[in-house]
Amino acid sequence: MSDWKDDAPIYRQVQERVLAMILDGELKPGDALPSVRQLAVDYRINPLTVSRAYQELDEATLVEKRRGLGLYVREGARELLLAQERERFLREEWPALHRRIERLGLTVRDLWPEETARERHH
Amino acid sequence: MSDWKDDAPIYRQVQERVLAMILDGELKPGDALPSVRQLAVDYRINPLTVSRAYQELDEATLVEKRRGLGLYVREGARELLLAQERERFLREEWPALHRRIERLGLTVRDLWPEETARERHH
Amino acid sequence: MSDWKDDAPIYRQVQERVLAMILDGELKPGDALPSVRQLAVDYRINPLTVSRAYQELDEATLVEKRRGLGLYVREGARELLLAQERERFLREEWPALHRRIERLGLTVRDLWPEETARERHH
Amino acid sequence: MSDWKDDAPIYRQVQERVLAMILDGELKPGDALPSVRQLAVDYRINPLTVSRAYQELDEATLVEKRRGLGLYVREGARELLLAQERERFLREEWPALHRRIERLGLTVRDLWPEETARERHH
DNA sequence: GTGGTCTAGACCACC
DNA sequence: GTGGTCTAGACCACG
Repeated sequence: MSDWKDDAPIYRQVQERVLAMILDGELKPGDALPSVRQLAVDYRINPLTVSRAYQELDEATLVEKRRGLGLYVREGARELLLAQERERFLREEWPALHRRIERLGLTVRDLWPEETARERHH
Repeated sequence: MSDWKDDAPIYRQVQERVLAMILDGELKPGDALPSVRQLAVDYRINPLTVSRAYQELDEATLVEKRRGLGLYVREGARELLLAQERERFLREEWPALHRRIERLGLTVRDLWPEETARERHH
Repeated sequence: MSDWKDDAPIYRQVQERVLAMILDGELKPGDALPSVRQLAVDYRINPLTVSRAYQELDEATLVEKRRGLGLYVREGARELLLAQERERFLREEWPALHRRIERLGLTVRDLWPEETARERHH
Repeated sequence: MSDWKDDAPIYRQVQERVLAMILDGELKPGDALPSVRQLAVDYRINPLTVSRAYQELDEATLVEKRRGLGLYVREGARELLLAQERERFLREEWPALHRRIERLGLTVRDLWPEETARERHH
């Protein structure tokens, strides 16, 4: 388990994994996150790196610290995350992406073959 | 004119702008690229940074150096660029992007309202 | 009842509450402190944490242990506490605080609207 | 220059110093912050520690990064900081502090001898 | 056991 | 030169 892409900082990739687990419902409100040390061992990275990843999750109020116990997923974390990310994606990333896709001459059908096929059956 | 995003290197952002101009047909084969110095002044960045941006365009055979004159867009640059970028995008970026979009609960219709509407009229 | 601030140790926050009760006269000399177990249940924290909080009160001669009975507020506890805390506050905390308040551009009137108003009537 | 209080993390104390410099006008918009490495040498602490301190200043939009150049105080940083801190102080710190001061039997005059004297001359 | 902080030393990309 | 990231190893307070 050390399939890190080199272009993104590891701590951010760790973050992404945790976020994905929350989005996918693998981590539910009240669940404990894997401990800093455990994750560090599992992924064979430095505890500090995990720590940094976790810190931002706390700042984003997705997770709450229980002193001496660990980090726990907050109530409503998934919904908050979904809303935040959705908004950010549509506002910050999609416009440029959309433009780029159009410039490349790609169409919806190239990217979503199944869905557009389904659409056509309407 | 200094709306740089801090997450991408400036030299790459300069590159993107030039590439976009080629894709959009604003720069055609035989046209000269803006001079390093000019671009540096316009964008208020270090000429070295522009140089670096241009260098890679040369290596990708999209432009050619004419000694003492500057850089010129090569014949077939647009087509080459299109093919390259298209392939790279579909292979490297789209899969992850697609997954992310699905996780956010976004659908084709959220992203391409016009196009999917058009589809429905078929 | 679990409105803990995460920046201060819980055991100290428990302590503060007890001290406040003594200062406010809710707990008078001879009164028994709530039992460790009771407090632990009420606040839903570890008895060890309560213990630790109480221990320091004992060391500061504010309460006395009666074996098998529990902890009791000592004679003169309030006066002792008042003098100690007052002195400590003025010496250790106020100078820095004062500086900070001034830097924020806050004045006595922002903080004590009633009292300064009363002053003016003299 | 290593008068660190042991109770607050060093990186936060570094932060405080920089914030104080902004509040006091020693650092004005457009000014560069001391470089991470320089500060580390001056204060004889680890560059990483300085880095952490600076990172939060960036996140609070008090400072902007110029790639390869360093960190610069943003336009309006002082005003933003003042407003933020003032609000936070009055909302989060003052109420508890006020209560504590009253419990200690301290009055405005104990804390602001000069100002209340001036008031009385009204 | 938990997370938080710090150090020393290293390597990276960028300007 | 700048900041950003990572590691290995240490020590702390807290529960």
